[in-house]
Amino acid sequence: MSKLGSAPTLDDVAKLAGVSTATVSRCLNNPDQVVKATRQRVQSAVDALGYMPNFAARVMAAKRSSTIGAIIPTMENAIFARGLQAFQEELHQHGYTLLVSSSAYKPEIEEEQIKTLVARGADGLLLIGHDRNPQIYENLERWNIPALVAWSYLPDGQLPCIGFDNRAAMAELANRVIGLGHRRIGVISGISAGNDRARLRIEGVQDAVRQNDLALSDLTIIETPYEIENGAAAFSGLMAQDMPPTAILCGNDVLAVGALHRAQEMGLNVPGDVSITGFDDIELARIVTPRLTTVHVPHREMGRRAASELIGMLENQAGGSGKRLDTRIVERQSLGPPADS
Amino acid sequence: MSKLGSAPTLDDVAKLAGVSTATVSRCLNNPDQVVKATRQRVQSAVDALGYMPNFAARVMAAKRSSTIGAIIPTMENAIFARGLQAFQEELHQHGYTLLVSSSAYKPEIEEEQIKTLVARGADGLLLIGHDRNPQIYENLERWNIPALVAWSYLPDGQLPCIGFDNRAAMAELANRVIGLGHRRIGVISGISAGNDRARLRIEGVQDAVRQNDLALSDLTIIETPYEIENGAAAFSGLMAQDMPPTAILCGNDVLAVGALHRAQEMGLNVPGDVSITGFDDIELARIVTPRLTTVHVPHREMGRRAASELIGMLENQAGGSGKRLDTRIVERQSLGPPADS
DNA sequence: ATGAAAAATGCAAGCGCTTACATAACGACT
DNA sequence: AGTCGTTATGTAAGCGCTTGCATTTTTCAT
Repeated sequence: MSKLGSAPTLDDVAKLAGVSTATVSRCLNNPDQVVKATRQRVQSAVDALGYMPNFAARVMAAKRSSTIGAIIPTMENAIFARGLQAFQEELHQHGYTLLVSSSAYKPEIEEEQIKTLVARGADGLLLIGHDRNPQIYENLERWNIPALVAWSYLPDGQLPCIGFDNRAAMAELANRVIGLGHRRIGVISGISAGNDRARLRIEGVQDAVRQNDLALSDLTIIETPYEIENGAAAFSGLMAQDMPPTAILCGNDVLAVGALHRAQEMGLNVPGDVSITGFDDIELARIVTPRLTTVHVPHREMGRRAASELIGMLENQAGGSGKRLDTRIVERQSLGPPADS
Repeated sequence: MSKLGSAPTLDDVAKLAGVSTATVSRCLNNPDQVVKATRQRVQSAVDALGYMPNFAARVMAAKRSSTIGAIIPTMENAIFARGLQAFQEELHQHGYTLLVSSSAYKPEIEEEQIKTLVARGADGLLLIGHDRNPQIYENLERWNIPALVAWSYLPDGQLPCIGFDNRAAMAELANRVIGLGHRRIGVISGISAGNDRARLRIEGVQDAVRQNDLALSDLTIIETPYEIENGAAAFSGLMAQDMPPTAILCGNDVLAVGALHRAQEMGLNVPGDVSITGFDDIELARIVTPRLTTVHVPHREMGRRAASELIGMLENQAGGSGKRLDTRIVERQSLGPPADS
């Protein structure tokens, strides 16, 4: 046994089992290359010592880590939770481990986290959305690290992507809202700078407004970080206007829940007095009262597909193809016709 | 520059800067040991190459990773989110990185995750709760890895801990409920096997029942995994009894929200027809209608203190002392007197 | 039995970094 | 100018593992 008070090494196991370190290594990684008797002897040595291979050493020697890194904008709410869960389940099935970190929606933190993850030996990366410093894409290429974008589908992105058409999805919802008779529309969006999902969702609303020949002046857009309180504050702002909107489209469910909450505090009936919609269809959307009408995103499928795509890129050295997934509107209780129609 | 399509190494930087690798290493880790002119030369080489130190190599050579591992029971809801956030902020301030993984409340997965984290070079570990295979404590000692328990304070735990008295906190709440006149009480608990927090909270209710001379037969306890749907199902079960409880104490806010939701689906008024309480005071508790009466846990303080305690254990090789934090009942809207009183 | 192919094992060279130790460079005093 | 104490830098030995290649053992057809 090696120095006391420190984990046993391959060498310790090899000595105990009376074989070379190479054999022990093979026992652990390619058991079928080792004859059964030896394998058992090694196994008992491993058990006896409570041996665990040192990951850093393994990564160095093998020059791969079987680890995938993911940088998501936030862990504070459940937006990415379900998709990431599916992503990780699929990875696990193929023998990969997931390392997650969050960027707090800040580009410079994302950049740092990417470097950290690469330095930690990530074999591949999952990124959310397309908007980022081009330098990052260059580095990824230079380091030869395969990466995949999720949560946003763009046919001509820098990287292969598995996602949905944020713009079209939001336009569809906005069309539905306008179709119900709403004319004055409010939008509570996330900060669009450096966030293509937020930006495209806004553009989707604008598309619908134009298509229906509404005045752009009837559209009020507020951008605010994705937090419940901010949704509430933005709602207050929107309703304080001379002619407040009759429908408010929120950039995601979190903002919508904030708006909903504030509406109730103000004694407003939803959707009687004002309609509110979300985006993402996270669990919360079904729990609040009234239940939120929102855009359903196939989180689990997206996560699963992203994983297999990325693994494909890793193992076949291939380019990766990308895939657009479909969203659909989930009609629940928070959207109705305007009061004065 | 090294082989194309692969990250640059210390050697590349050293050559470009015309110094030895040792000097480059010192520039990065102990800049004040290097004279300014050299330092600048090295810095430009680093910038020019986009160099990032290889973490695995660094860990191997330095025999420490400045990484702390945390294994939490779940990431699927926000129970641990706020505390962990504070934990990680504090770690970050001291130059440590946090690696998180989740055990899905399964002891065997937790055990595996601990090994994984240690194999990955974690210098220290944060664990949730005390109940686990004693073997784990032995291994931690054998490997010489400092570990700290949070979310549960036990004066005589195996490991130093930063947490609160789950039993007393729940007893206090139960006393309050009984004080309001409730006699038939339901408990929707998490699975208590291998989960001291769940177990102690149940015991807390039992303590209060005994103290107030209620019959133990008036207490119905259901154990179910911590998920919203399970809270709802358990609520149905409880209310289907001959003499349904007038107050239901839930093991945490997630279960309580599920119960609340089901109550509404059943057309029951909370707290008019039945009272429901939670535990933890996560964000959700303030968002649901009616707002949840629950036990407030000082998550952020717990996270922060856990971090500094653990860092202390790491850097002073000291034992770590532990600390009991206070909880308090947050009276909101979901608890009232029983209907028939 | 015998030899050649196949299977199992051992040997040893790194992987990219840190760090004790050795050496060189620099000043500040006689 | 010569000496010594500092300070800056270089040298090289690993850290624990994987893996190509060399070597030994087994297997099996003849």
